Parts: sequence; C-alpha cells; structure tokens
Amino acid sequence: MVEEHTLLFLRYLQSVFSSMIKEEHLKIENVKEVCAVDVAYNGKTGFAVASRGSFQEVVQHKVFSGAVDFPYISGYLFMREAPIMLKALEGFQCDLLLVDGHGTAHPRRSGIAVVLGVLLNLPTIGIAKSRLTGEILQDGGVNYVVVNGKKEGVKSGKYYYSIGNKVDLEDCVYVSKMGYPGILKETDRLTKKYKKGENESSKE
DNA sequence: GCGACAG
DNA sequence: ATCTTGTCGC
Repeated sequence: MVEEHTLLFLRYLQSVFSSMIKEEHLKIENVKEVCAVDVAYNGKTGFAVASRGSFQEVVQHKVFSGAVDFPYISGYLFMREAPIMLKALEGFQCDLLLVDGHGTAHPRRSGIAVVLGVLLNLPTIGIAKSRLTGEILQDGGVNYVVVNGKKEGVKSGKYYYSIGNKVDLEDCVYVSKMGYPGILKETDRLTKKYKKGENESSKE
C-alpha cells in the first residue's frame, strides 16, 4: 500500500518533469538509431529489455531483471517501471527512444515517456495500447488525443502516441502513420521470453 | 458516492 | 502487467 503523502510527493516530482519537457521538432526522417524499452513480470521480478536498431527491427538488446516493489497505480507508472527501464537502457545511445506507455497524454503531462526523456535528455515518444485520459478529436484524417484542451498526441488504430521529450505533435503523427513499430513489438516479445525463461529454469 | 483508470 | 482455450472477426 502506498500512502497518500507519497503520492502527493510523486505529483510534485511530476510537476517538475512536465515543466522540463522540451517540445521541439525532431525530423523523424533524420532518425538513424531507434531504441525501445518494455517490461514484463514474473510475480515481483521485473524483466526490462532495452533494444537498439531501427523502427522495424532490433539490432541488439540488453535485459535487466530485478525485484520491483512499487505497485502499479494508474498515473504513477513511472515509479514502478522507470527505475528498471533506466538500468536496462544504460549505455544505449539513440536518436529516439520509444517507450511502452504514455507521454504527455497523462493527467499531469508526466507519463513515463516524459520522465525517461527528461532524465536521459533524449527525444522520446510514448506509445500505449490503451487510453489513460483525454478525448479524441478528429481533424484532417488524424485522431488527436486532447487533454485539458491541448493536443498531446494521436490515436492510430488501437495505439496512442504522445509527446515524451524533444519531439512535437508532428513527429507523433509521422510515427503513428508508420504503424506500430516493429522494434517495440519485438522488444515486448523479448521481455516475455526472458520472463518465461526464468519460469522454465526455476521449474527444473 | 460513481465512474475511469498506461503497465 | 498477468491468469488462460478456443474462437469471432478483419
């Protein structure tokens, strides 16, 4: 159980992160190296996988596993997954980091993609499989995700793409039109593979 | 009180 | 996220 004063503190941290977002245009066409991160769990043990490659494929990846104590609380995912994701990302360099989760399409504009982007000072885009907050506003064939009256990202198919750091709405639209990134799909697969491997070995 | 609620 | 088989749909 997490105390209310702890959540209050986390909201203070989120206000700092959101105030540090650099919303600027990153020409996706110039992006060479792409990285992605995701986490899978086997009970209390988390398996974070960081990958590097292109939008469509993984060239190399690294896994970091360890106990994850903070529980999942809607709106505070960063406290549960950012620590282990940062460990997996150590040493990885890239022009853009794709994060499994929302960026500014968050109640306080401080989703996990924002947190990682600010801490690593990297361009990041959050890509989530479901809605956390916001309404959809169609405009010119694009389904924008609007939160507190501001377009924070776009919804394409069943996925939500939102600003993390050092990118803008245009970049999000561009990436969403490329379809769900193969590197994220593959990273997710790897994440479950390691989790599963842990199950097999611990079962004789 | 009721409904919503990333992974 | 995770527990889980077959099954309805694009």
